[in-house]
Amino acid sequence: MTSEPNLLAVIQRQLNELNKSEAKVAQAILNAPEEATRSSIASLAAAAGVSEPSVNRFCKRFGATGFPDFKLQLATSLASGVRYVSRAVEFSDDINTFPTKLFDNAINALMTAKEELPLKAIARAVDQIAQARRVYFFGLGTSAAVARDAEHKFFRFNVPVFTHEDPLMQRMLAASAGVGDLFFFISHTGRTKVLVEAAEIARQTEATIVSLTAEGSPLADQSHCCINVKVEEDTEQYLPMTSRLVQLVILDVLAAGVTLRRGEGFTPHLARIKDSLKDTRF
Amino acid sequence: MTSEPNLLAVIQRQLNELNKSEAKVAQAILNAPEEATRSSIASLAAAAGVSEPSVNRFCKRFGATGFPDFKLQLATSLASGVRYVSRAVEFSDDINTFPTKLFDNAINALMTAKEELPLKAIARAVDQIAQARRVYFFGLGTSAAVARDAEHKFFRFNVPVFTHEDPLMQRMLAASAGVGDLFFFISHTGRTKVLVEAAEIARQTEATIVSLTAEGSPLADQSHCCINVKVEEDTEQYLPMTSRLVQLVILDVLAAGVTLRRGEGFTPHLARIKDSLKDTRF
DNA sequence: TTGATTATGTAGTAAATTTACAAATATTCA
DNA sequence: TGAATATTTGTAAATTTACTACATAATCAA
Repeated sequence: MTSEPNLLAVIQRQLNELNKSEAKVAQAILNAPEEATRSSIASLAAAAGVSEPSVNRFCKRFGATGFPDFKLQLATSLASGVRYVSRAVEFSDDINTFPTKLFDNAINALMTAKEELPLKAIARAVDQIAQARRVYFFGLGTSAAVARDAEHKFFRFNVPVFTHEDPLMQRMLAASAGVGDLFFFISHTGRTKVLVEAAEIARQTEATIVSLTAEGSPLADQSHCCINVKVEEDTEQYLPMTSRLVQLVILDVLAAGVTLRRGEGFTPHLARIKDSLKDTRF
Repeated sequence: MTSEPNLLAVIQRQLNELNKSEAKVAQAILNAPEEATRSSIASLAAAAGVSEPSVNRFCKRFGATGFPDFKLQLATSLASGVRYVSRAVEFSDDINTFPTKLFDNAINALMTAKEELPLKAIARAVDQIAQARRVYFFGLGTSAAVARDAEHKFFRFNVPVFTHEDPLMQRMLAASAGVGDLFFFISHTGRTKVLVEAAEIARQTEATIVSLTAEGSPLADQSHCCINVKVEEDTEQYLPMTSRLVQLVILDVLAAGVTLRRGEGFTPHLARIKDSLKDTRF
């Protein structure tokens, strides 16, 4: 029904789940997407080194009714402006190329995340935040900034929110938690020792533990509710860039969810907070 | 060769210069452009009430090599023509709709920003950061989280970076600045009093002032170099969501720019910092 | 009206795409 | 390991689609 916003990203993502000839077709398309939109099934098959029906099967696998339909989707996807999949910045790049690459990567990450949003977990997290008496946002490193952002946002909902970047404070607060307390852990890897330890400590109390982290990670294991963010990012080699953007938008989603739960009656409260900031501006 | 930015407009414009059957084809396409991209030459001919060769001739008249090529151009034109529709979250939204809306808004903001990146200002800011002896990232509110993120990122480049959320600290540091100090101010509106005041104080020293803020704002006026972010956002009614995402990506761009200036010799340094974090993970 | 010109459609042809099926390859389980 | 099974891939034929050549119809100028 809805045409894929970024077909190339989808192809790239599924690359290792394809069988040999399909992978060849995928590679041929990724190598020259524009050309693929203009070529016939025969020439694409030749370029990929497979038979024509293999190309056809490839197209159907990606939701198209056939080759022409696939070409159409591909062309549409290319026209939407976001070019290649994950484009690493190289030392040969200059001011005209690397900013675009970084933006494209960011856009791609959000598009991908949007496709596979864990709506159930999000809905559950909204419930739990809405019911919480106190919410603690904990993160370290890059995720500390995300936690700080979340604090600002959620503060406006009349929920007492706290952030602490200091692992010792995090541990102490975790230890003294009780019913109605909600600990929201943010971590790209879900493997940061001190954060996982804080989660373990909190887990032994009556507090609720929600995490925004990688599936199956030690941190996720400690959580009552884990919002799983799938962002392919080479954190070993580069700094986490795109993952934190996705985290931020998911926190926006949670904030919006809480607002919606509060209903329209809550808007005057938000307006009051807005007003309080008026005099701080020129 | 270059595909027309808006094929439908071109067709519309030439409508009266077409002969009867071509006009019928034109009308059929204008009535249902999306459908036209999906139909065969036979069905489009039937829809227009003309013969198949008439459709073919129509396509050639508009610069296409044939019907399939025309469909491709039309699809491309439609895809790029779909303009941004700001989709505000409403109280009638549910879990299936509002997360997608928020993601769409975020994606759109980044796409728009990408289109009009102030490359000159970015290049200049990269120069200045690369030359700076010390860099201070100052922001308040939501922008404080962005500043914090920037601190984390730039710290890895062996530049002494500092962030302070406390306006008093910001003023004091601004007052005692000298040559080689760079103040990087982050603000969506560029009108936050205490921040502008800090900038004014810094301006009276030998320090360099760079800002990531709105064009023509009081903060921009105080800056040697202003990176102008154009994000249409109703900050009066909603919280700033998309603007901070754009800010973050622009800071990524600046960080990447500084790394590129350092050249490949710098990568071992980054690897050492990575290594130092190894033991903090499970 | 008539001849010339242009526009449109018919029918056949070539090309491209899809389907059905068979061969080849990989996988499973004894 | 090796037969049984499932999966993948290619071949060839069928079908759909698009294009070309040509004939007919409409339009226009004198």
